[in-house]
Amino acid sequence: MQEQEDDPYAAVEYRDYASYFRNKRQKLQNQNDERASAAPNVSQIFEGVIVYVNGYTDPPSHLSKSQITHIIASNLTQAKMKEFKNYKVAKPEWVVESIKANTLLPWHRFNVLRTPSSFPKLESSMNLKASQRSPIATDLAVSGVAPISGSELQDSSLGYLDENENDMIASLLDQHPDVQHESDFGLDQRNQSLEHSNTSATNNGMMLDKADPTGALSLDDSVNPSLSIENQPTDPLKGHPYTPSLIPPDLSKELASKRREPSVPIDQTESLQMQPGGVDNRHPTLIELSVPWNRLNSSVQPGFVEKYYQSSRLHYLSAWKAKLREVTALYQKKRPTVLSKSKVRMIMHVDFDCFFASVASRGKPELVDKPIGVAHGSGGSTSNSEIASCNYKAREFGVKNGMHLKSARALCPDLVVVPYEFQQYEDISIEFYKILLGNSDELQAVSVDEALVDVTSKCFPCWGSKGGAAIKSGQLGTPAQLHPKVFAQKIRERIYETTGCHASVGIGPNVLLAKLATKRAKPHGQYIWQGAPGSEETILELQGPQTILTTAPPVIAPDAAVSIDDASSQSQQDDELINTKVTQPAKRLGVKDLPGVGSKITRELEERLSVSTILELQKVTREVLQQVCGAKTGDMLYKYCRGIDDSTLESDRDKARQSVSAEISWGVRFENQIQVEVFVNDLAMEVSRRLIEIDMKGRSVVMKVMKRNPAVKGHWKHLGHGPVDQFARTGQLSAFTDDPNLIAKESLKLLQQFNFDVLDIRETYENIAAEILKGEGDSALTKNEYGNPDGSTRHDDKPKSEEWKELEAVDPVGQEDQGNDTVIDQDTDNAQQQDLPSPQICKEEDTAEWVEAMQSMRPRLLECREIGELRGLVDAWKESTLLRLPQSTREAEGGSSSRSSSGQTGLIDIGPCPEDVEQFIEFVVQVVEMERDLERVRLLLSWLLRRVQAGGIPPAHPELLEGHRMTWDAAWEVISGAVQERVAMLYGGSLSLS
DNA sequence: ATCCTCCCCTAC
DNA sequence: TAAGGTAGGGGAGGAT
Ligand SMILES: Nc1ccn([C@H]2C[C@H](O)[C@@H](COP(=O)(O)OP(=O)(O)OP(=O)(O)O)O2)c(=O)n1
Ligand SMILES: [Mg+2]
Repeated sequence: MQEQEDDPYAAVEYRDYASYFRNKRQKLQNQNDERASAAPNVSQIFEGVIVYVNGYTDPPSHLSKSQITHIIASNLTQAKMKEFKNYKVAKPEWVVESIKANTLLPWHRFNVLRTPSSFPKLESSMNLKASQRSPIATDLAVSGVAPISGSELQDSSLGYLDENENDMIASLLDQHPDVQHESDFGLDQRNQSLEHSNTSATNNGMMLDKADPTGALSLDDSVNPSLSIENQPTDPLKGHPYTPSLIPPDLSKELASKRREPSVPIDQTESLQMQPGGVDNRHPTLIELSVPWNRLNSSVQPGFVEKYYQSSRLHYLSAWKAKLREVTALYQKKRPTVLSKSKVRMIMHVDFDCFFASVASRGKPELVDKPIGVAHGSGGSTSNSEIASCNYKAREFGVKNGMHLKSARALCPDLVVVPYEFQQYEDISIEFYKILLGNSDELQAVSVDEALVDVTSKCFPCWGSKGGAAIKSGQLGTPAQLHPKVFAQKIRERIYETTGCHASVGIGPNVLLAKLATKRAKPHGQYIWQGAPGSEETILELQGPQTILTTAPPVIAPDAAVSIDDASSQSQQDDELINTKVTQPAKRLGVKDLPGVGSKITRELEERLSVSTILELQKVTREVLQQVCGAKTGDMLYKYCRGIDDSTLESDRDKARQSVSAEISWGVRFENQIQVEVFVNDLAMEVSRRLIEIDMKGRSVVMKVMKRNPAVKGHWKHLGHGPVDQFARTGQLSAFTDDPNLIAKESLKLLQQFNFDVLDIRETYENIAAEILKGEGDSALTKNEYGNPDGSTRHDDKPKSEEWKELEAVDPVGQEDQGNDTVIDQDTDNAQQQDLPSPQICKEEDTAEWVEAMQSMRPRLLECREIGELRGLVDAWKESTLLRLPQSTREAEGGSSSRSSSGQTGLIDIGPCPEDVEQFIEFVVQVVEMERDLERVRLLLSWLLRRVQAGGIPPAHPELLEGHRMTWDAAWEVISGAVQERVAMLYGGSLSLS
C-alpha cells in the first residue's frame, strides 16, 4: 500500500504493519497447521481451494501462477497491485465471512483492488490488527472455486469511519499513544474472543466444529428458533437476554462466564454505578449506559426515536427536501408548462447564505459582526457538537459547516454558538419557495434553502461575452422579460424583504454553471455566467476566477423596471457591470468544486492521475477519466470541467418516490432484545407514517445494521456509532403495505438473521422500497388505490407510454404534442397570467392549496408545544404560591388548574408556603420516578432556579413572612435537595443544572 | 448487451 | 454532553 503523508491514518496503519510483519511467518505456519485439522464445514466451503502465502516474492513452486484465480490480502503494495491486477484479490474477510456464513460468498464484495483508496487505511489497519491474532486469513492466494450453497449473506464488511474520526484516531495515537480508550477496558478479553471468531478462519473453524454440525450457524431463510425472543436465555447476572451471536451455545456460556468473573454483577442499579478507578470489565455498551445521561439519551429510553428526530438537523433537511419536492411537484402539475421557444435555457440557482446562521442573526445586530455557529448544546467549553452552519465571519477563521465544535474553537476561540430554530427555517423556506414558484417556468427543490429555477421565459438571453449580443442580433425578448441581472437582483431583494435573510443567486445556461455561478456570487451577491457551455470562454473561466462578484445589498429603486430599450443599450455599455466585479486573490477552482465530486472522487483523481484542479482535469482525456472513475462518472467529469451539463431540472412533475426509509445511528445502544424490538418497531412506525403521508405502499424491505467493530479503538462522537461494519438484508413482503406491524415483523426477521449480540448494534435502518415488476417499467412503490396512476384523480394524467416518452426526450422544449397533452388547470391560470405580462417581479401568488400543503409540512416541530405545556404547568404552580386573597386552596398542581395566566397582576409575592413546596416536590419526584424523564426534571428545576435567582424571589414583603411562609431560597434548597436525593437513588448521580 | 442486485457515494 | 438522515445516481459483478 502506498504511503501517504497527508493521510491521517497512515501512522496507524504503519504501527500495525510493522508488528504484523514481525509475526507473519510464524503465525501463518501455525494457522496452516491448525487449519489442517479445522472443521469439516470449512473444508467443504473451500473445497478444491489451494492456499499459498502471499508476501513472498514469488508464488510457491508447486502452484503455477496461471492456476490462481483468487488472491487474499489485506492490502497490496503498488507493485503487488500491478502484479495481481488480473487476479481476484479479496480481503481476508472474504474467507472469514464465508466461514461464518458457512458458504462461499461472492468475492467481489471483498475486493481489495476495487477500492484502492476508498477505505484503505482503515481496512488494512483493522485487518492487520486481526491478523496479529489470527493471521491465517491475511495473505493467501486461492485457486479454484467451491460450489456456492445456502443463501447468500449480503453483508459488506467495510469499516465505517468519517474523516473526522480518522483525524481523531490518528491524532490520539500520535499525541497520546498511551491514552486509555473506551474499548481498552478489560472487556477486551471478551472482545478479542469475539473478534477472533469474526476474523480468524482458524478459530471460526474450531467454533464451527463445536457448533451443531448440522448447521446451526447456517444462514438459511428461517429464523433460528433459539434466537427468538421467547427462547432466549436470560442471563440474570447480565440483566438482558444473552444473544449467542456467532458463538455456539456451549462456547458462549464459557465466554459469558468468563466475562462475568472479573466484573460485578450487572443489574439495573448496579450498572448505574460508576466504577471508581480500576479496570471495568463490562461491555463498553454497558459502561456507556451506566452513565445516567447516556441512558436518557440513548435508544434504551422509551420515546427515543421521536425525541431524536425532533433534534436531528439532518433528519429535518431530508424531511424538508422530500416535502418540498412533493409540494412543488404538485403545484407544478397543476399549472401549464411554459413552453420555451429557445433552445438555450436560462437556469437560476438560488441559495441562502449560511442559512441557519443567517436566521440566527436575523434582527440581532449584536451578532452580525461576530463569528457564529449553529449547534446543539449550550456551547460550553466541553461541548463538541457539530456545527450545522457558520456565518462568513467564522469562515474567515477556517470554520466550516459540519465541523465539530472543538475543532472550530481551536480555529476561532470566540465563536458564538447559537441554537437551532427549526420552525424558523421552515417558515422562511416556505416564503422563499412561494417567491420562486411565482417566478419560474420550472422549479426543482434542492433543499430547504436552495432551489433551481428555469427562468428562460422570464429573462431575455444575454449569453456570450458581449452580454447584449443576442438582443442586438434581433432576438428580442418579450415585453415581460427582464435582463437576468435585474431579475436576479429583484429576486434577491424580495427574498431579503420577505425573510430577512440574504440569498445569493447564480444564473447560467445550465444547472452546472448556475451552481458554479452561485458559488462565485457568495456571499450576498449574484453572478451571471455568460460563457456558453463548452466554449473557450467558459473553459478559461473554469480554470480559475480572476474576479468575483459582489454587489451592495440589493437596493433597487422601486421603479427600476428596465425596458427593453434601456436594457439593450445598457447591456452594451455596462457589459462589464452585469456582475459587479471585484478583484480577488485568484483561487483556482478545484475538482471538489464540481457538484457530484466529493471526497472519494477527489482522492481518486489525485492519487491516480495527480489531478486536483479543474485546469488539470481539462487536460485528461475522456477515456482516461472513464477508466478511472467509470463510464458515466468519467463522462460527467469530462463534460463538467468544460461547463457542459445536459441535465434538466427535476421538478418531480412525473417522477414518483422510489423508496422510503428511516435510520438512526446516533445513541443506538441496547442491553436486551426487548429494547431492540421496541426500537425496530418504532422505526417501522416511522416508515409507515411516511408511507401513509405520501399515500404509497411498498413491498421490498431492507434492514441495515451497523455492528460495533471492536478492533478499532479510539474516541469518537459522543454516543455516536464509532467504528462499525455495515450489514444489510433484503426481504420481500407478500403484498404492498404500509402496515407498521408487517414492516416491523419483516425487519426483525431480517435483523435476527445476523445473530448479532444486541450490545454491539449501533444503527438500524429500515427501508421499504420499490419492487420492480418485470415487464413493467413503473415503480412498484405503488400509490394506493386512490392515487393510483390508473385512477383518474390527476388532472394531467397521460397514458403512461407518453409520460415515458416525454421523460426520455432530450429536448423537452417545443415538442409537438406536449402542448396538447398538458392539461391547463383552471385554478392556476389567474396566477400565471398575472405573472407573465408584468415586467416586475411577480408577487407570490396566494394559491391557497399550495400554502396549505406547505403548512402541513411541519414534520416534527413539537418541542415548542411541549415546553409551552411545561411552562404553563409550572406557571400555574407558581401562581398558586403567590398570595391570593384569600390564599387557601391549592388547585394548581395539574396543568388542569386555573387557566388564569392573566391573573398574574395584582398578586403579591410573599414566598411559598410549605405545602406548595411539598406539592412541587411530589410532582417533580413523580416525573423522576414514573416518567423517568430527567430532561424534564432538569427543565423544571432550572426554571425554579432561574426564578429563585432572578424574579420576585427575595421575599417581596418580608413582613408577611410568618411562620408558615418561607423564602424562595429556602424553598429551593428543600426542593432541589429532595429531588436530587431521588435522582441519586435511581440513577446514582446528581442532576447537573448548570 | 442489458438487466438486476448490492452496495458506495454525494448532497444538503 | 448530543441528536452521524436519507433519496437517488451509478459502478461492479453476476444472470440472462
Ligand atoms: N454539513 C451540513 C451542511 C449543511 N447543513 C444545513 C445548515 C445549512 O445552513 C443548510 C444549508 O446548507 P448550505 O450548504 O447551503 O450551507 P449554508 O447555507 O450554511 O452556507 P452557504 O450556502 O452560504 O455556503 O443546511 C447542515 O446541517 N450540515
Ligand atoms: Mg446555503
